[in-house]
Amino acid sequence: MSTEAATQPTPAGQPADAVPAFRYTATLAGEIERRWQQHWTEHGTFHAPNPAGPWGQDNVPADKLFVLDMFPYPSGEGLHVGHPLGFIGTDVYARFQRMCGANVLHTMGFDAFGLPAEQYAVQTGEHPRKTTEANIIRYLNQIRRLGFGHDERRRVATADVEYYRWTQWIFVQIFNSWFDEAAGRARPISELEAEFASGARPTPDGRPWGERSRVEQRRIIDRHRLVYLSEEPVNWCPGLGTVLANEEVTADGRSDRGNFPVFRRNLRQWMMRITAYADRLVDDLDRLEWPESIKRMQRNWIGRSSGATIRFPMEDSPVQDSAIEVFTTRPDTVFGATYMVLAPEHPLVDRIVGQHWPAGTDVRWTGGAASPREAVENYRLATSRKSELDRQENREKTGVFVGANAVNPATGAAIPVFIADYVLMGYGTGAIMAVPGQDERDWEFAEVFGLPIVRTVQPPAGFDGKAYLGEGPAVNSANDEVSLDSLGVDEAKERIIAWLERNGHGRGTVQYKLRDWLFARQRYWGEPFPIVYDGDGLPVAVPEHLLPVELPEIDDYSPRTFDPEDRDSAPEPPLAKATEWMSVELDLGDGPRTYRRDANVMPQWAGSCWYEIRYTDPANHERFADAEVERYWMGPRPADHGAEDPGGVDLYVGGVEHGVLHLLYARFWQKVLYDLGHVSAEEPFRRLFNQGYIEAFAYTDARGVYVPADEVVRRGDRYFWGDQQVNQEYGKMGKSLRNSVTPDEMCDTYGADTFRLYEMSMGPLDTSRPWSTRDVVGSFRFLQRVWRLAVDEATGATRVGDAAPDLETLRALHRTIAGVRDDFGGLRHNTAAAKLIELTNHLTKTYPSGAPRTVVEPLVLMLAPLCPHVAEELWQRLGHDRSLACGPFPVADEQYLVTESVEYPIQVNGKVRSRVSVPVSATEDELRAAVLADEKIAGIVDDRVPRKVIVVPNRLVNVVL
RNA sequence: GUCCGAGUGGCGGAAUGGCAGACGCGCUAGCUUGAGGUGCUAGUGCCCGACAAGGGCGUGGGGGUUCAAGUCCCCCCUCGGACACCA
Repeated sequence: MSTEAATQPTPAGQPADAVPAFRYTATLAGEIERRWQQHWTEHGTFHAPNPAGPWGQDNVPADKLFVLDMFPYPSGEGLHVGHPLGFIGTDVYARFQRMCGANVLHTMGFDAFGLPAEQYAVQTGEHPRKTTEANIIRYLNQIRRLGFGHDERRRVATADVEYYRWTQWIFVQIFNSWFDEAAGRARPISELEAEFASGARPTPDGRPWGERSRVEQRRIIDRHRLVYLSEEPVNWCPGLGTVLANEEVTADGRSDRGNFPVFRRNLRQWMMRITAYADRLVDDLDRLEWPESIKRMQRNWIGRSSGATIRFPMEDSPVQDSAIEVFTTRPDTVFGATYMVLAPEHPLVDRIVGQHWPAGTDVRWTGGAASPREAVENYRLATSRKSELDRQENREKTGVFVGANAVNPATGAAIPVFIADYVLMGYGTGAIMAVPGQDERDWEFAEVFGLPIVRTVQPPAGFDGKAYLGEGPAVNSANDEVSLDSLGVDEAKERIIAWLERNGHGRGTVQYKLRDWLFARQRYWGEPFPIVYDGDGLPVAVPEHLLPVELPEIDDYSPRTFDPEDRDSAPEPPLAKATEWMSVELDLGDGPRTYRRDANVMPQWAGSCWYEIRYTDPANHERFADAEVERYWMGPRPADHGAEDPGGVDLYVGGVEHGVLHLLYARFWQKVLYDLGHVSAEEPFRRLFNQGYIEAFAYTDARGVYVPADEVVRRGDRYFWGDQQVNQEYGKMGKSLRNSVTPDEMCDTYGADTFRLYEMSMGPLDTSRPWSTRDVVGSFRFLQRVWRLAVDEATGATRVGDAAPDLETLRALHRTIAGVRDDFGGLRHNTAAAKLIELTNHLTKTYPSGAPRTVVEPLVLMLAPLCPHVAEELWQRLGHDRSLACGPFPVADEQYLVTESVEYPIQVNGKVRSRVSVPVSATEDELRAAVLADEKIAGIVDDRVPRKVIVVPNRLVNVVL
């Protein structure tokens, strides 16, 4: 009997009697972890009080900290060990700060609207809400085991009606506002209307406001809103019945999904006027504690460049307004503009195209066509057939002459006008003045078409290149009224802009790459627009008391699809099928009327634009967040030095993949809400940290098929799966590479504390690195050692001693405290863990049969942020009846950070040759004397006289011979 | 092509311009065990030397600054990422 029982393996794979009864095993870790997780939940340990509202508390600590993870999309695939890396990192930081006395807000919600649930619904008919909720539960079950100190009361999901009600409310605020260029901020649209009505602001065409019809007034107002309807070129895919993002279109112009043709065409879409905020979005980056790389990505994305717009009139043009307007960052080179180029689809092309080729037209310019119009049509057709890939890979310059000339306003010369696909309609004015002397693309084009090249900036003597883009004195740049010759680039720009403005040829301007935000999606699983259309087809915001506009129930979640080649079809989103819902009777102040709803939904970005604000006050049914609560958690800090604090979350952690869009959109919404007085913070995320990724090795067999990575063994420097030799690769963890390891497996084998510790020990939080299951055991052994310091493995009794620690141990302890505090504070959890291991190893060696309580207790406290369960357990076993979640975190005692003697490494000519110990109080001369008296050093120095002896206090001494 | 980031033992990684390789894995030897290892102890950058003493070399490559360079500067190579005809 007993023998049989003894061979029953425990879950950790050990015979039950092979290990001491109270050893820290996976089984024991599991028990401890469950017990403490339950304790935290029951005691609301991580409930952060608010200054007001349902969780309000008097005298909330002024010392607060809002720590935020980028919330996850609850995918059906489940988690692998790479997913929680950032979450563990923030949890360690949050726990550390909480132990230091801060009121810490840390929670996790879900980005719950999204395409996968909807696609699954289209296939199966299963409601996306059901799938999403099931995934959330599964997700929570997986992360709950990891012991995060989240305030679970604050959990939100963007698809909750109570949440998206406020997403819609914010949309309405944005809809009901306009950007006052003069003030540089958003204002309520009612103020604009009042300005028009009173005459304070002139109407676009000067006709008095009061003389206009209601519809006319509305059209003018609507053109100013921060959310507006506009005809925009989009990727329309009739076969799928939806508009696609650029990333969803393949290189040969078909849909990524389904391989249907995609047409570029104009459709009426909801847009958000993010471009109005371009300057502030760029400028305020300087006030943020973000990685420089992300700031740079945002700056590049916004793409602000300053220069001038210049008008080039057409030669002999009967039409006054057919001047070509260009944007250039180099107005100083205008004297070198020897031809012009319009984008093929530029609307002006049809107006200016010549009847016949002018006499003597270069054959290269005609594209072999009989007339300019034919050439233009042929070229446009060829361009539209060219795929994106073609355009990117085949960059030989092509184009055709439109059979007409423009006049360079600086030189008065007639210059030919071309169309070419290297000029894009989507940037600037869709037209350029070509200055081959100072622009590489223009130079190439000029070479192909035999166009004149004039240098207007003198290249330096040795320059043997083609176009010269650099700095230098202007040349060939003078007319009767203005001369730029010999001026530097900046000065020349200034002078020519002044001249252009004086003569009405142009003006200084700023351009952005940033486009307005296409905000509508023809899908089901998203926030419905809180917009209805009246009898005139004008959009009207649904008033606040009628929110939320709930998603209607429908049977078929797919949009209407069309013949794949039917390019003239128009989208009919799934919501359009809910015919009863689409038509609604409302009283918006002028009696009950019938309105038509908007069938679009918002893009997935919408919900993530403001969730951090909702975290502060998620139970508020009156407002999206109470003003006092929002100010407490996110308000600007009093400026102590430097730039004014913009406010926002104290620490935001997530992957770089959201470096541009999500962060830009969220900043935009925040700024609108700030302008309208709804929030106190100008920026949503004061400090941003990008965590790296955990990657993993994967293995392919001879056919290139992935084999299960956990079954591959290494022999020498080759890898085998069974008898087959396989090839090692490296990449993201996932099902497709068959190299996933789940956090559940790790919790089963070692426990959550070991898993957390290992992830934090692997390396710095912001770099990517390979997962190695084999290495996890190191963290496990460490926790076993810590456990043994305090608990007798055989009896389970506490074994710390009350004797005072020796001086060396005290010094080690306080050095560790100082270092670990620094490391946790700077998110260097890997080096913090290393320091704790060092201290533990020191104690194990120094006190093999029980270490002093006064050292073990601080060690346990310092371990708590990383391994909270085992730390709580040890803390309790050491006789404390209160959780250590709120600390206090140990503080280093300065007296143990200094020593009475210092051992100096002694270098001779930069190589360490000896060491010398001197009292701390030793003067530099005494140290010098001690060094030269040292036997080894004296032997090397011999009878030479050192040229120099460098003493770096507390570091080293270098004797230079 | 342009702009970023990174290259350190067999592996993951430490190092305010100041003792390169902390800490962990692995490996080697020993202990414990009937056996096994997710237990314990010690050693472990490379080379010469005898497994000593001692010495030499060493942070992708080449140059430079400095008393001193993994760290700063210039050039080059490799890998990773972002953007990509943005006027």
